[in-house]
Amino acid sequence: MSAQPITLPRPAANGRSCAKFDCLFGAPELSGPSVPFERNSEIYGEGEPADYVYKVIRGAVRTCKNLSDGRRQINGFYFAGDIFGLEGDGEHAWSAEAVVNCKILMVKRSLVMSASQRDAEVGHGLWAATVQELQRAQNHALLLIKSAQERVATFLLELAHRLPCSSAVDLMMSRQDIADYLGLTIETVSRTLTQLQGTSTIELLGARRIVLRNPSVLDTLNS
Amino acid sequence: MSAQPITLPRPAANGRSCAKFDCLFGAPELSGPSVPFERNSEIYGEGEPADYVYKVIRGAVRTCKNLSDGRRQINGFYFAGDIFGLEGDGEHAWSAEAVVNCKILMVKRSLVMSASQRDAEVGHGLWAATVQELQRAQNHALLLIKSAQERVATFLLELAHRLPCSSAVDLMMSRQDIADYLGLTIETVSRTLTQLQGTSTIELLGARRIVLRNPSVLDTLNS
DNA sequence: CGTCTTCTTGAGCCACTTCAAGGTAAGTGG
DNA sequence: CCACTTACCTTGAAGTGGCTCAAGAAGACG
Repeated sequence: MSAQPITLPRPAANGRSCAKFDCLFGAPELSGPSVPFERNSEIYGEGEPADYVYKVIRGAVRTCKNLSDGRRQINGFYFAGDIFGLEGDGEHAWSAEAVVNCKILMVKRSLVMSASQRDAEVGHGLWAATVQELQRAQNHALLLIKSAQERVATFLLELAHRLPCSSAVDLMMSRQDIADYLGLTIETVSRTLTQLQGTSTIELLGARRIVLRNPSVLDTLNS
Repeated sequence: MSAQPITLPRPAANGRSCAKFDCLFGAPELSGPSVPFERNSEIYGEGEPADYVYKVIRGAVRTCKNLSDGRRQINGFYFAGDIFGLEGDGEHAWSAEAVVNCKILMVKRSLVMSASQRDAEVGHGLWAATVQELQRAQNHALLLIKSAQERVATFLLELAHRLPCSSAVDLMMSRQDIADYLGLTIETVSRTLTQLQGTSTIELLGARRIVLRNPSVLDTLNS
């Protein structure tokens, strides 16, 4: 957990991030150390004080909640360039875990808050990041009323959109992660992927690499 | 749609609103007219420019989306004291409709934005309102992975918490509204309510008034 | 009182879950 | 390099919770 020169990662593929807020994370006085987290390790737990705001430098993070009866819901996935851990009050409503080995930038929440008080533009950036998170949450809710095929299609398109362009989508997360994000079982996720492959809509290169052979079919399912 | 003296309504029952942001809506230079909307009339449509921010003075509002195949999702309900219509970019992602006859306060979005630039405290209030909306959206997603009983129980508890205290919860919205909010059909909502009445957990006083006879049972379902 | 809307109830069906078994890939020690 | 282990993924068969279709009951309103 040693401090080190901050090298800003490539911005998210879809360019959703705000320049000034990114700048906040790059500004020398505010940047914290870039910390490695091992696959499946907890970054913070539900109910813990939210003392930091986080940015993914490399890897992938999931935010989730374990329900009393053993079910789990994954609220979202975060990839290189994404910010997570922003909370209204000082307590994390979700826990965060590394999906794969990660490098995470940590910035003191108090610094973010005071900077946004001083600098209206930074404040606006903070607000924009929150609004973006709101839209993601609303789209997630919208996803959860759809059929299994539609959920998987939407998920694949979202990934393809957010991850760096490449011939195949690199999943990183397990079937269980996908299932808990989509509100399905792993069996249904697996069956749906097989089914989409059967119609030549996608092609599975091993379990964790997927080529979108016919995105327009996925778009139709998504709409 | 004539301008009239602004009389601030009683604050939301749960006191979630921010004093300074409320103040924004009460400040003379920012307050717009209080406008009546008839039951089921559209306040704004999906995709329309977001020129205003809204506050419910009296009545109830739903924000919703109509999917291409005729399904509808309701994103949320807003009651006296609640703010809605806040958007990141200048376009409404959801449409808003009056559930019953309403009085709605409209404030120019540009005024809100410029005020939050000038005054850090107002800016913080704007952010807090957005964070609250984010939490609501996340809880909504959490709701949608549960069983019908759990969804209905959570919904009833949320209503009881947000609406002014009274012996019975006054529903205002139709079974179809509830169904579209919970991701169920009207039949399932109706059956679930009947079933909860059968176990003496609730009591139906007509279709739109419900007494929570045993909230602890609902709490158990909610957890 | 009749009409229209909304809500409830019933019966059958289907998409997804559950339970169970087998396959695949990556790592580990001999 | 290969046997063994372990974690993960796929596939099958049966079960079920909520949906669909259909009819009737209860209110709301002129």
